[in-house]
Amino acid sequence: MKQSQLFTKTKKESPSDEVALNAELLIKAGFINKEMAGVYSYLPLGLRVMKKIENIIREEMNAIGGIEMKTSIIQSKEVWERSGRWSDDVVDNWFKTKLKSGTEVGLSFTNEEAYSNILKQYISSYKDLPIYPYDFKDIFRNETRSKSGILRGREFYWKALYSFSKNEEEHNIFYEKAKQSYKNIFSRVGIGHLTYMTFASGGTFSKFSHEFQTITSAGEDTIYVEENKGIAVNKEVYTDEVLESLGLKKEDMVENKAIEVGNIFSLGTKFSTPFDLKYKDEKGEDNLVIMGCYGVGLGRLMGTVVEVLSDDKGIIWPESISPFKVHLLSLGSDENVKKNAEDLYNKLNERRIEVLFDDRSDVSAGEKFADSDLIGIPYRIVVSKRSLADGGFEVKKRTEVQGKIINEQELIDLLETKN
RNA sequence: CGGGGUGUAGUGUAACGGCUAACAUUCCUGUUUUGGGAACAGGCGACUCCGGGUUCGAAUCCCGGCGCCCCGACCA
Repeated sequence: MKQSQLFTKTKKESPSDEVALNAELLIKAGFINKEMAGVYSYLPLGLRVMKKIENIIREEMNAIGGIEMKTSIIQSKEVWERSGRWSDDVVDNWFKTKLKSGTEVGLSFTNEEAYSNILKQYISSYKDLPIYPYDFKDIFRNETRSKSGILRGREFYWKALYSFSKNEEEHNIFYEKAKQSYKNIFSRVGIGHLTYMTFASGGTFSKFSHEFQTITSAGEDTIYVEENKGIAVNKEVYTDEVLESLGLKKEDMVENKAIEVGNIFSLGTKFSTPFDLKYKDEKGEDNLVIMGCYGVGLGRLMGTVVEVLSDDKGIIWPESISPFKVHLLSLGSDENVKKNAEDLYNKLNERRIEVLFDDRSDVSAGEKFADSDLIGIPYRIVVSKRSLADGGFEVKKRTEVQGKIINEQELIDLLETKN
C-alpha cells in the first residue's frame, strides 16, 4: 500500500484524554479512533493488525479441531432466561434494546447460551461428539467503568470456542490441547516470554480455571509467578492450600501485575442442564454434554502487545502481527530515487511481501523516519541518493539503531527468509 | 456506583472578571529545501461542552447537567 493513499496521519501530540500507553500510541500512529469511552474504531492499519491476530488464532483453533461459525449479536430474551442470566440482578452489564414490536432483545456479552441453544438441535447421539465450534465476534458489555484504552472496552472483538464432550475424560483431553494451543497463540503474537498460564478460581465444576496473564505494569490483575515452572497463581486463589495442591513453594513465587489476555475453563453441565443438552450413549441412555469455554479478546491482545513492545519512539510490532512486513521510504525528490523506490515497491508486491511505501513527495526525511518509528513496522528500507550511491538500499530493523546497505537481490533474500 | 481531576480551532496548549480569545502543530498558497518531525512569506480554521445564575462586563466566579481521565467497587 502506498502511504499517499493511506488517509490516516500520525499525530505529533499525545491525546489529552488518554493515559494508557496502548491507546496513546495506537491513536498517535493512526491505528484506532476513539469514539467514546471504551469504544474504538479500527482504522486501516489497526484492522490489518487485528486480522493478523485473528488468523493466528484461527489457525491454532483449527489445528485442535475447532470449527468456525458465527453467532448472532442480537439475542433473544427467552434463550437467556433458560440459564437465568437475563435478569439485570444476575448480569448487570447487559446492553438491552427493543424491537419495534416491543420485544426485548440483548446484545450478546458472551456466547454460552447461543451455542447451547443452537447445538441442542444437532447433538443427539454419542456419534455427534465431541465438537469444538468457535467464532470471532463483537461483544458488548455495559461496563460501569471502562479503562486502559483498548484493554477494557464496552465493545470488543473476541474469539470464543466451546467444547462439547461426552464425558470428563474426553473433556480433559481437549482442555489440555487447548492449553497448548493458547501458549502457541501468545508465543506467535510475540508475548510468549511474558505470558504465564495462571491458576484462577474455577467455579462449580472444576477447582481452577486457567488464565493466560501477560506481565506488565499496565495490568489490572495481580499474579504470583513461579518462573522455573513457567506458571502463575492469581491473587484471588493465592492461599497456602492452593500452593500446596499445586506443589508450589511460597518463597519461589514473585508478585507481578498482569493483563489477562485469555482464559479457559471447564463448564461441566452448567449450561447443558438448563438447555437439556443430552446425547444417547451406546446403551441408549441419556447423558448430559460436558462443556468447556475458551476465550481470547483480540483488541485486548493487540493493546497488550503495544504495552509490552514499544519504546520512546513508538510501537515495535512483532513481524507476525505487524500491519506490513516492510516500510519502504523514498527520500528526496530525485527522479532516479523515485524510480528505484517505485520499482522495488512493485517487485516486493509481486513477491507478496507486504509493504507500506512512503511515497509522499512533500514530506521531509526526518518526518518519514519519525512516522516509521511510530508505526513500528519491523523492517525499514530507505531509498535515497545516498543509498543508491552506496550501492543499493538501506535496510534497518525497527529494533536496530544502525542500518546497512544491501543490493536488491540480498534484500529480497532477506525478506523472503522465514523466521 | 462512591471519591478525585478535567473540558478553549482537527491536535496539543495559553489567556488577572475587561481590547478582535493567543501560540504551536495540522491544513491551504507560493518560494527554497530533502538522512531524524526543514526555512521563509501569506492564508483558512473557535457560538471557549450544554443550560441557568452572579456582574456594567464571564473562557475565567457560582449552581445543575453531560463528556473524558484516574483511584476504588464491579468484571458473567
